[in-house]
Amino acid sequence: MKKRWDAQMVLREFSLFVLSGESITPKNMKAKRNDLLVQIRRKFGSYQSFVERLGYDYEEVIGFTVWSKDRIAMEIQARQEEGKSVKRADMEKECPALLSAAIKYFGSFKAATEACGLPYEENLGFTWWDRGKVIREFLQMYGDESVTTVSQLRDKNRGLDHAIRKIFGTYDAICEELGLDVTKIRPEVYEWSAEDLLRVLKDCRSKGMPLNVMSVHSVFPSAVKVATRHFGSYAAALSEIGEEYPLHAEDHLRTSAMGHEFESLLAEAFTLIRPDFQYHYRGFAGIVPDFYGAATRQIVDAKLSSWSIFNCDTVKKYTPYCTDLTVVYLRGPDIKHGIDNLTLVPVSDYYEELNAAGHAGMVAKFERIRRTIPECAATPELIAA
DNA sequence: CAGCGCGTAGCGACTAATTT
DNA sequence: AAATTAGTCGCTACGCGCTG
Repeated sequence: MKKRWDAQMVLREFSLFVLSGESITPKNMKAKRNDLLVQIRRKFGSYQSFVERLGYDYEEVIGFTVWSKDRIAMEIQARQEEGKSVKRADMEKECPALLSAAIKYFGSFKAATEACGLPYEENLGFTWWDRGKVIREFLQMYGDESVTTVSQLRDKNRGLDHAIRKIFGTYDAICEELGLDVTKIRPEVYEWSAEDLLRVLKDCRSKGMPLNVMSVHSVFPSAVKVATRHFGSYAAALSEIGEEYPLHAEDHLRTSAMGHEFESLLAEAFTLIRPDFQYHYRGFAGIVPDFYGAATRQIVDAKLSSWSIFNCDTVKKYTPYCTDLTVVYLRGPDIKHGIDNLTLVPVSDYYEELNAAGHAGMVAKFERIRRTIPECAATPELIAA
C-alpha cells in the first residue's frame, strides 16, 4: 500500500503522530517515522520551517537553544539594556547557558565581552590575576609610603595579597624576582633577645616612664611575650633590672579614678580657654566624645597616659566623625605613630596659654594630680612654668 | 549604661621546621 | 609534595571593678 504524499497527507500524518503523544524532536521523528520526516523535508524545505509554520517554537521542540555569535551578542546586549548584570559571576547564576555558549562560541569570556563592546575587567565581576597584573599592582603598593607591612598591604588590597601568595608563594619570592628589598614591605621579623628587653626596660626607667605592662607595651608591644620567653614572666624580667613588679603594677581603681579626675579638670580648663568646645558632646550616635569643636570638626579626648589611646578603640570609633582627633594626656612619653588625623598633646602644652590667660591655678591643679601618679614625678621646669 | 585603665588571652599574618 | 606544627611578631577584644 503506497501512500500518496501530498501536503495534506503530511499534515495529517504529523497530527496523528503528535496525538499519539510521541515526542516531535527531530531525533525521535527520525527514529519512529523517518518516512514522514523525509516527506516533510521534501514538501516544506526543512523540519524547522515546517514546525514553525505550525506555530511551534523550534527550540522548544528540539529542547535546546540554537546559539550563534550574533544571537549571543544580542542576548548579552539585551540583558544590559534590561538593566540586568552582565558580570560573569552573575551570569553564571542567572543564565549559565548563555555564558557557556558565549565562552564556547567566542573562545573565552574575554573575547565575548569584547565582541559585545563591553569592558572585560568590569564585567568579569572579579579581578583576574596573572603575573603581570600582580606585579603591576604590587609595584604600586611597594611605592606607597603608607604601606610598610604586609598587613597594611592586605588592608589596602586584599585580593593582591591573596594573588601574591597564589602566584609567587611568598613575599620573599616576588621581591627577589623584581630585585626589590622585601623588608620595605615586610619588616624583618626580629627575635628580641633578653638583652634587648632589659635595655628597653632600663631606658624606660631612665626616662621616668612607669614600668607597668601597658606603659612598656606602648614602646615595646611584645615586651610581655619576650619577657615570658626569656625570664618566665614579666615580673621576673623586671627583677633582672632590680625592680619589683608589685611596686610598678598600677592600681586599676586608683588610675581609673584619676583618669576621670583629669578629664573633669581638662573640662574646666577648656571652658576657660576653649569655650567653643562642647564637653561630653552627644550629637553623634554611639559615641560621646570628651570634647567636640563643631566649627573645626575636632574631637578632643582626655587620657591619663599617652599610651592608653593605643590600647583602646577610641581612634577607630572617633576618627570617622572628625577631621582631627586630639588626645590630651597627663603623663607618658611622646609616642610616635603613623595614624592619620591623630594628634597626641601633653596637657603641659596648654600651660603657657593658661598662665597667660591668668589661670595659673589650673596649671597647679594639673601638676598636683600629676605628682600623685606613681613613678611619674613632675619635672621641675613644668612646675615652674 | 558608656566609659575608664590595666592586664591578658587569643587572633591573624607570616615563615620554617617537621611530619605524613 | 602537601599538610601540620611551632613559634615569631603586632594587634586588639575582653573582663574586671569601678565612676559619672
